[in-house]
Amino acid sequence: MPRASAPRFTRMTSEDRRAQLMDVALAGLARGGIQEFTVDRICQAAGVSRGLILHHFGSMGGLLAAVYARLYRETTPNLASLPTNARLEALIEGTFAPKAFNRDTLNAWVALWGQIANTPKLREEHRRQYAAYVEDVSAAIAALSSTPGGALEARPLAKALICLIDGLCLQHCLDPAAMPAETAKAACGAFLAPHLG
Amino acid sequence: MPRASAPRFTRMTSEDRRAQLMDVALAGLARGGIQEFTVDRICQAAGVSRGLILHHFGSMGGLLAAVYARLYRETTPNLASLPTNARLEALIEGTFAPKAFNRDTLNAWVALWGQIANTPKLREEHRRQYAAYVEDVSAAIAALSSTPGGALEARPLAKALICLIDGLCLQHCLDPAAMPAETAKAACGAFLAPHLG
DNA sequence: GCCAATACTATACGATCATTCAGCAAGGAT
DNA sequence: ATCCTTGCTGAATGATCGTATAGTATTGGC
Repeated sequence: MPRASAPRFTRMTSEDRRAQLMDVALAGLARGGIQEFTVDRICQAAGVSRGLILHHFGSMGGLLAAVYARLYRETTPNLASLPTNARLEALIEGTFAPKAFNRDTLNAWVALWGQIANTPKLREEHRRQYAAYVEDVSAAIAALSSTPGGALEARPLAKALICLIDGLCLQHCLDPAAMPAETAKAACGAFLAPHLG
Repeated sequence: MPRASAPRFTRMTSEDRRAQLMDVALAGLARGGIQEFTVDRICQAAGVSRGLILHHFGSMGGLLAAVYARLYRETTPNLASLPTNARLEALIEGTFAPKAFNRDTLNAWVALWGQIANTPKLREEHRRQYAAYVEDVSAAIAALSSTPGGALEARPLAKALICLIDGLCLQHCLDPAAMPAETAKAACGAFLAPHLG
């Protein structure tokens, strides 16, 4: 009767299991910061044994970098599919939508920021994503620039806007009531108004 | 011959020892982030035994809150002693001076941000300091406001400026070359120009 | 129905974590 | 010169950390 009992565990495709572990790790970061990002807690929450993280990600640093990429992809507005003159508004709307602009999600971001300087794989991932982000925002701004030569200003303006957004996110994370989404959106609007038509 | 050997340790006043431990802990945060913030590393670097942190701070959370207060006091420009119409410029100059706007110092800030959500004592300390900070910056802005009724706008403008500053600091910390001090200062100038006389 | 590839388990390992606590010792007060 | 306050030591505790590894079990392809 070797087939009488159910399988002790289920095999997933490598891709699916990686996704599951990233989601569980992300939920931990959102809930309790970097203290929750441990082999024990993640594997227990995912219902798998301790060896699986190493098997799929090589190290905890590898998982952390993968989580960063996943969080970026899930919460950063995708502008590529939109007409260029609609992108800037979509960026602002998407950034401060409840899906992205909430305490838990931002908690995960802040926790990741704190690890970038000390986790080589994560730093690489961040620089790659950040460069693409600046490109996207620059293009969105340039498309709405009032002056023809405004394209020259789009890049520094994009960087400053990104910094403002990051700061607003940080503030909301540390004290949500002190920086609600509407206030944050208004701050971005006031920042951009003088530079656009 | 009980007096032949030198004292095994030197006693400090409680205040001096606390200051030393805060400095050592801060240096660790600046160098290696929150991973360096452990009893063993701090006490070994300070040349004291492991029991001393509990003796002076009650817990690691207590030390972390004290370190936050110390970092704030050491790197945030003190505006109170200046005439009101000189405070805003002093804020910008001081914020982006090498003493405050450098990778190590900002690394400590980012590491602390990552702990605020999960360390009650640190969160209290942050909210207290942040409230005072908003007051100071609001007053500095109001003093230069072009319109008489501009005082009504000073508070949200101050909050937005603080967010921009935080974002610029974060960016410099994660990739110093991508956000030099001059660029950061210019971004603040561009942000404020439309609102001031 | 068997085989081979590999997802997965489970334990062991050495290091490190924060906190506790009983008592030593330094140095100003008397 | 002795006392007393208290800064300080250092070992013990029990939990938890990331990584390594030997081997089991599942599942798709044959």
